Amino acid sequence: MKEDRRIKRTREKIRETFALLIEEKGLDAVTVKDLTERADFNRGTFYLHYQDKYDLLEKSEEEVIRGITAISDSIGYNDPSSWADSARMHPSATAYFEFLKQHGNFLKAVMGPKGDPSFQDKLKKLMIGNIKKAAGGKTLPHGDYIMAFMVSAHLGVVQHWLDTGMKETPEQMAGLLTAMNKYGPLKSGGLTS
Amino acid sequence: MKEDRRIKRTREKIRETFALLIEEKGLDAVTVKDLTERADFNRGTFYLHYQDKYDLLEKSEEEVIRGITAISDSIGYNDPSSWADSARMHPSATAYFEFLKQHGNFLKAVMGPKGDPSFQDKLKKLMIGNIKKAAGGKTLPHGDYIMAFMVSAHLGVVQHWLDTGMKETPEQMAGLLTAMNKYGPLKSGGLTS
DNA sequence: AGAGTTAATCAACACAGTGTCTATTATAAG
DNA sequence: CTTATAATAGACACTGTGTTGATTAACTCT
Repeated sequence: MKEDRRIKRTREKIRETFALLIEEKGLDAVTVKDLTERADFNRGTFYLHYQDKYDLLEKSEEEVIRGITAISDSIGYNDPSSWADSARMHPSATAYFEFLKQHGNFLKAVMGPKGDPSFQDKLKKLMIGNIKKAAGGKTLPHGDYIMAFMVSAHLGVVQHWLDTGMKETPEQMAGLLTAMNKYGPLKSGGLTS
Repeated sequence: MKEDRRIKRTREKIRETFALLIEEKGLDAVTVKDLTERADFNRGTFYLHYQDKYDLLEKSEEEVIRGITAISDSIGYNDPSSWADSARMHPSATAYFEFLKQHGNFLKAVMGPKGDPSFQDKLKKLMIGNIKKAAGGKTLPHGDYIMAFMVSAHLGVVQHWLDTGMKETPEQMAGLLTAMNKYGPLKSGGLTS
């Protein structure tokens, strides 16, 4: 008794159309009616799979979150004092960007200006959690602000990458990010010496 | 024929309650019915002032945007090569934080996880526009990514400040931000030398 | 303080989308 | 081919929307 092909087909179509519609009219404005009409199946069918729009959103987001968590776990948590070591950070960062690229469509929509702000919040909390694990109990003065700064900066870069059609390779993005981390944006822009 | 006090009172109550409800149940879930019941006036009255929820949102956001633009204009646009000069940047940054504090309630709601992602997008575009004006046509390799990095980082810091109840003074925040800008988050955290 | 103006109220309206249901048809698994 | 179950189609009550018309209340200005 494997999983019915019909289910897989329907769910895939739902999620695909969902990303499309978020991009098109914004998450708020997407209705179940819209979605099912566009994907060309009965409205009732939607409710066979998800409770409502937010349930669909939730489950789609969680899939991504779980993927990221899996990468974090497989990479391990490096002590913050090693973060400036690009040779070590680079491969890890590449793995993340490769994963993001796989989910590019959905992420572009949900992290875009018409997307779901709570998803970014979830990602930030996840990243901060990872940093804290890596730090192993050590804290810094203004540590929370430094983390907010870093984490937001990274997400901003990812957003811009997604928004501009992921033209750079994951490797390039990883390099860019580690450089900006190490030297600060001003210096890596050549604005200070 | 000055402006009717009733109008001012109603609009203020609307906006105040709006921020409250966004915080409480999220922008998506806020209904005009909610809003007017909570603010204790007739639902029809709302439509005397705004077309719908999004019109209200739009106009509230624009007020803030205009305020920020005004500050930018009065401060002028410094060449990026001077941004590491904390003595010069500090007072400007302070002015911004003071303004943000005035609109703290609304901003906390609208920039929070249940807020409006398009507002952050507007702010980012505004900030990037300012940077470009200041740069006066000069560009950098990966300039767009560097700007995305910086602008997002700054907004992230602001968000965290709002979210934690604006405990630091505008001056302190300005200092923190300029430091992280200059040295990069790692260095200002003491993680590299 | 009083006349005129206009904001706010109240009730009613058709309309959109929701989430649930039942009976029926179509498609997949074994 | 049989059995199970996913998808369809239509109907249901419900909630919130945005507009309207008639009435009441509050403000402005002289």
